[in-house]
Amino acid sequence: MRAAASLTPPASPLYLREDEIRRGIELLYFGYTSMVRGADSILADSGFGRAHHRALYFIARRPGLAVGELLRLLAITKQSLGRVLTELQDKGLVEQAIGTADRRQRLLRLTAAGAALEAALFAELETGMAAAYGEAGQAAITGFWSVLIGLIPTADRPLVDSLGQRQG
Amino acid sequence: MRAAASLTPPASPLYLREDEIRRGIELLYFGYTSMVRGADSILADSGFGRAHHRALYFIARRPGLAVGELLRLLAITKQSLGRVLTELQDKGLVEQAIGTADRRQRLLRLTAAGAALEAALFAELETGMAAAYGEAGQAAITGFWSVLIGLIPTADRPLVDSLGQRQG
DNA sequence: CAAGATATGTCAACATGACTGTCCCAAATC
DNA sequence: GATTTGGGACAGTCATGTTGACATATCTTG
Repeated sequence: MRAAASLTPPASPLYLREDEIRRGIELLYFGYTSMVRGADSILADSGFGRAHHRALYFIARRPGLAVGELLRLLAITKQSLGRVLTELQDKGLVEQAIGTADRRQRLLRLTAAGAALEAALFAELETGMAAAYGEAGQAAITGFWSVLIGLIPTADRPLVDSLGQRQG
Repeated sequence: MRAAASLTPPASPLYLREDEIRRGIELLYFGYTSMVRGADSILADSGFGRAHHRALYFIARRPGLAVGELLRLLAITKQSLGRVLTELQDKGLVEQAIGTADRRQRLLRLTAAGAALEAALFAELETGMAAAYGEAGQAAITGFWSVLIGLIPTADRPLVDSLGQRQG
């Protein structure tokens, strides 16, 4: 009976749990949107949107990423990504190379211009994230990570983990 | 010079810090998208999208919320919200009442049908969030919250805090 | 009380970034 | 040789955001 939440709160364990869950939902929403919104003005100046930012970010994170891997990270369709990548290539921010092990693959890298834009975008996110880390402290950072990992379906975790691995 | 990150990692403090920042950015992205994606199938069945979900969520959280407050929470334009609210009202999930203190205000509430849909959507988010909380433990939850709060511009924090306050 | 500010609603036009469905080519694999 | 996989492209659609202008009711203030 969640309807009881709109009456006088009974302070039952169930009520407290719902409130803790809702607090997490809200903070995750506001934290995420605050983070991404910070980069919007830089993107607007360059004539790109958030979709371009996400692609630039992951290509910067894993230079030589194949198109298929990026597709799995972003969890969007090939068509949606195709448009974004085409624009980034046309404007000279991303370049492709043919895969060495598998010549069907197109390995993505940032050009110097792409790296410069990504660096500016990253600097913007970094400012906010570093401030939040600093306010919260090291123990909080660990907790922050571990709750977020728990939100990711176990099937997707290896993909996310792979981003943090040392390059070959 | 962030370009050094693409060479052999020097394991300097600066490098480690960038990696910690990037890990936070990524986990926040994947955690947030994992959370919201969980509700998509329920939304699709009802013929609504994520924008409707966000409106339902906040109206459920603060029954009697005025349109202007919802506008500030969502940080979108009046026109965008107007379309969403019209649809929710036309389908009988949300109803309006004229404000008592200020008769210009339209105070929003969920109907029984709206509360039922919101409960189903909440249950979906709750499953994921409760599992993540359980995996991570109480100390981690506190850290999770404090980093997220740190990401929110200080000017916006009172608005976010107000969601967790007891109703009048 | 008149004037201005505020809360809300609405119109038209448009941009972004997703989607589906279909088709194609080249390269790898069976 | 046949099938699968990685990548690309076309057309059309939808959801959700934007700007700018304008209207109405109500509250606040000089």
